[in-house]
Amino acid sequence: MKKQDLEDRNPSLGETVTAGIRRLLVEGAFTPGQRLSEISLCERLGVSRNTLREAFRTLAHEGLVTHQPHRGVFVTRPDAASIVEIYRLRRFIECRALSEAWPSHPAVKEMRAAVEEARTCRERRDWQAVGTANMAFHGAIVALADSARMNVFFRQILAELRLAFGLMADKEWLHGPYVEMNEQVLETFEGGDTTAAVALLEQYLAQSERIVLAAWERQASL
Amino acid sequence: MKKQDLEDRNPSLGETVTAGIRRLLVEGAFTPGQRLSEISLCERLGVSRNTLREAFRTLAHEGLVTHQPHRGVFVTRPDAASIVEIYRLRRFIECRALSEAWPSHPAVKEMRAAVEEARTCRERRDWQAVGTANMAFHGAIVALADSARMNVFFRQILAELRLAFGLMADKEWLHGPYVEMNEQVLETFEGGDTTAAVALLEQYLAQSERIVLAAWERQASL
DNA sequence: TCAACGCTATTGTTGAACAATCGATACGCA
DNA sequence: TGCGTATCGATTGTTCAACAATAGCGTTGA
Repeated sequence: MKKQDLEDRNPSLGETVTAGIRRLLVEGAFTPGQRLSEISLCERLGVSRNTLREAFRTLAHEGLVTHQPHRGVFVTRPDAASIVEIYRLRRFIECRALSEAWPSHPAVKEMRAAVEEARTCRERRDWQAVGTANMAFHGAIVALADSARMNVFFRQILAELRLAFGLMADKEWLHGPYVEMNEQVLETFEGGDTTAAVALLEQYLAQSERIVLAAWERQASL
Repeated sequence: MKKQDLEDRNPSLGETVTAGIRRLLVEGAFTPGQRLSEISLCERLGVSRNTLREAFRTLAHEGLVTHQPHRGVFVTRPDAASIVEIYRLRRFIECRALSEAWPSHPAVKEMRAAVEEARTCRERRDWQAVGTANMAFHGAIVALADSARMNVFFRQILAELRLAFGLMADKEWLHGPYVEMNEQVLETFEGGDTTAAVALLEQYLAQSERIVLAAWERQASL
């Protein structure tokens, strides 16, 4: 008997709600630290409290919201330590995945598609979508390692990082420069120089960390 | 009133149930592939269906059970590919954590404690407890890397791996040899030869993978 | 001022109810 | 007999209403 992937088209209501709130979160519809009231949210989404609470449980497991017993769930407020930790994990995971990748791995096509998508969205100046495409690019890098569990874990920490992006005002500066950087990594890798591609990737991640941390410091002082 | 830390132990009923089922799962109280009926389980645990379903959601997220819409939740049946993937991740994560570890990291004490615990339990021929101590040892190795998110992820894949252990009859052969191996890794590391410790660890993980895979093949043919 | 008290809004948990779906059984037809 | 199909029962999906438990807040009283 073959087990179907999670591709399976059966979006139960609970999963739909979870995905909906997740999108609201990473798109910055809520402010970090904000409390999410069960009553107001389940009215707004048109679902029952039980269903909403199931969604909260999942999101709390993913780290996007924080559950405090008898107080409620709050949008996770990323701290500087979390940002540093996540970037450390990203360098660890992404660089390893890229350095050991099979050059004609199917995920390379996903990387290319993400670069194209990012370029298109940048022309529309839709920075939200550029950010999504950027996430897809780095997710594809991790997919090179062919580990379903690692893919899930990585998507999770990227979503958490994106909460921090929500704190930043200038989305163009946040996402814009990485369109070229990603493409450069991809072309270096496709050109066969894996070592150089990894070095570029590591350098870009370090730069991104500096930018995000600086922005975090700015808003923390408000 | 002073604000408590998030350490605060407030095990809600749902979390208690989740932990209880998790323990039953890793201790092999259920057989892989078995369906967990909501009605019978919530009677057995004395909780309502809603609470039980919250627990199921969490466990499904951890990979210990598999949710099939409108059919129920089933104890995840590990396949050979999962075992291979998990060991690949273990080598990746544990070896890196150990190789970059600070020699006097607090987690080293945890490693030592786990080794002692394993030895004690082996004398009692309590192989279940030896397995738990073994998991604690490897969890401590990962803790050397000081990444809370990685710690959670690693505990999760170890729990999933332990489902596969449940398929094996001879627990002594499964856990017994690793008491010495773990101690050897620890002492080599404490002796200052990190490179050699990592090499030992990698070798032991490879051996463990062979044993578990062989056992899996045997039971798969039944 | 401040401590103790009780109030209120919210979360935690339950049980029942109904809808939706899966799997199996029984039926009809060639 | 063999096979497709209608039907049925059991289980899951979801909602609702109710009550318990708790945190935060305001009031009272010295």
